[in-house]
Amino acid sequence: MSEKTSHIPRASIQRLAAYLQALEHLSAQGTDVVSSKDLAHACAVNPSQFRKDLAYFGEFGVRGVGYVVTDLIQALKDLLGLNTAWKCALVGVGNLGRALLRHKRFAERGFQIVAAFDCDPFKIGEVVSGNEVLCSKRLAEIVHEHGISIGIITTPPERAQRAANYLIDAGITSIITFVHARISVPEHVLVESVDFLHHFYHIAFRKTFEQ
Amino acid sequence: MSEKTSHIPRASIQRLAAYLQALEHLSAQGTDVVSSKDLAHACAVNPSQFRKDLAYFGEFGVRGVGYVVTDLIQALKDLLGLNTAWKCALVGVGNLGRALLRHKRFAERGFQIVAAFDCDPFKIGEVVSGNEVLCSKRLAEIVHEHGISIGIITTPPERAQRAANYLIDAGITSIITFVHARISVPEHVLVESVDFLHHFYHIAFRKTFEQ
DNA sequence: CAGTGTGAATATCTTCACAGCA
DNA sequence: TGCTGTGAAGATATTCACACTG
Repeated sequence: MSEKTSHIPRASIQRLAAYLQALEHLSAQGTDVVSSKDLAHACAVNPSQFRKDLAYFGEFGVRGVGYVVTDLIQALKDLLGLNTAWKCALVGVGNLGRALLRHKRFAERGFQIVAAFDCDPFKIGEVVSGNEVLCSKRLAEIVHEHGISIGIITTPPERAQRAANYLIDAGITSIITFVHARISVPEHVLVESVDFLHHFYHIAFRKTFEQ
Repeated sequence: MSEKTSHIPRASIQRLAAYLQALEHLSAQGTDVVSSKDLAHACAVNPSQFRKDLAYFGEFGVRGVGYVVTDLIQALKDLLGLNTAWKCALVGVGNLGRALLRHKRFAERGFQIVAAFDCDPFKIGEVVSGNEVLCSKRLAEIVHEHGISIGIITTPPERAQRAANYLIDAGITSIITFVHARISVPEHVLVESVDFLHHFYHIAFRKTFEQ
C-alpha cells in the first residue's frame, strides 16, 4: 500500500484531509457507516473521486454497505501520517508566530511546536505559550536535542531565506513557510508555502472578472 | 481580454501572483526586461506555462526581446484586480484574528481590514491595531456604512458557520476563512479557505511515504 | 536571430459505467 | 440488491515545437 504513493495527485491528499474532517464530524454525530455518495456529497466531491482517492492506497470499504466510519478515520490518519507526533521549530516570533505558538489545535493534530526562535535580542528570553524564545543561532543544538523534524518560518519576508538556511543547516528537511517570499532550498528539502495573499488575490480576481 | 476569464485554471491565477512577486523582486533590483525563460525559472515553472498563463488575457511581451518588467507588473495587477482598494471585515478576534489585524502587508496590497467583530463581551470595545472590536450583531450596519466587500473568518471552528451567516446576511459575497471547518453558503457566495492544517498534513504525508 | 505566441501532442486528473462482491 | 473498486472514456492542464515578429 505504500509502493506507488509518489505519483498521487496533490489534490487527492488535500481531499483525504477533507474526508477525515467530514468523517470526524460524522463520528461525533454517532454515524457508524457512510456511503461514498454521502461522504463525497458532504465534501462537495464526486463519489468516484472519493473512491479513487482511496484506491491509491488500498481497499477500505465493504461492498454493498459502505465505509465503517471509525475504521476509515483510523486508516486515513495512518495514510496521512497523523499517528506520528511531529515536532516543530518555529522561527520568527512576530504577530503570526505568536498566534501559531498559542494555537492549540496543531498540537491536538500531532504537530507540536517545541521551540521558538528569533534573532531580536528584545524577544529572546520571552516566554510565549510555554516556549522560551531562543536565539536563532541555537537552532542546530535544539533541533538535535528535541528531535525536531519540521521547521516553521514566520519571519518578515526579508529574513525568510536566512531562517530557511538556519533550519537546513540544522538538518531540517521539511519547512512550512507562512511568508510571502520565495525561498530557495536544496533539492532534498520539502517546502510547503502557506500564502494568505494568494487567497486574497484569488478573491480579488474572481470578484473583478467573474461576478 | 476579459471575455473568457471564467475557465482559467485556478492554478494559473495562483501562478500569476507568483510571477508578480518575482517581477517586483526584479524591479527592485533594477531589471528592465526579462525573458519568459528567466522569469519562469525564478518561479520554478515551465516557460511555456508562463507564456500560456499570460495568453489567457492577451499579449504582453515583445517578440525577440522579452517582457518590460514595469509594464508587466502593471498588467498583472490589473488582471488580478489589485488596483482596487478592497475593504474587509474580520470576524473573530482570537490569536489569529489579532495577528491579521496587526499584519500591515495586507493593506499595502490593497486589502484593508476596516472593522473587527467578536461576540465575546470581554473583547468588545478593545482596540486592536486601530480597530475597535465591535459586537457581531452590528455587522450589517457597519458593512453598509464602510462599503465592505470581503469577510474574513477567524473564529473557533464551532462558531465559523455562524460568522459566515452574519456576513452573508450583511450582504457579503466573498469570504476568506482561516478555520479548519466546512462552512456552507449559498451558491452566489465565494469562499476561499486558508487551512494551515492541510499544509501540515501534506508534509506529514510526504515525510511518511516519500522520504 | 532571439524570444514571443500558439496549435498540436502529451501528461495528468476526473468522471463514467459497470463488473464483482457482501 | 446495493455499493464498492476499477478499467476505459472524457476533460483539463502542461509541455513541446515551431511559425512569426520586432
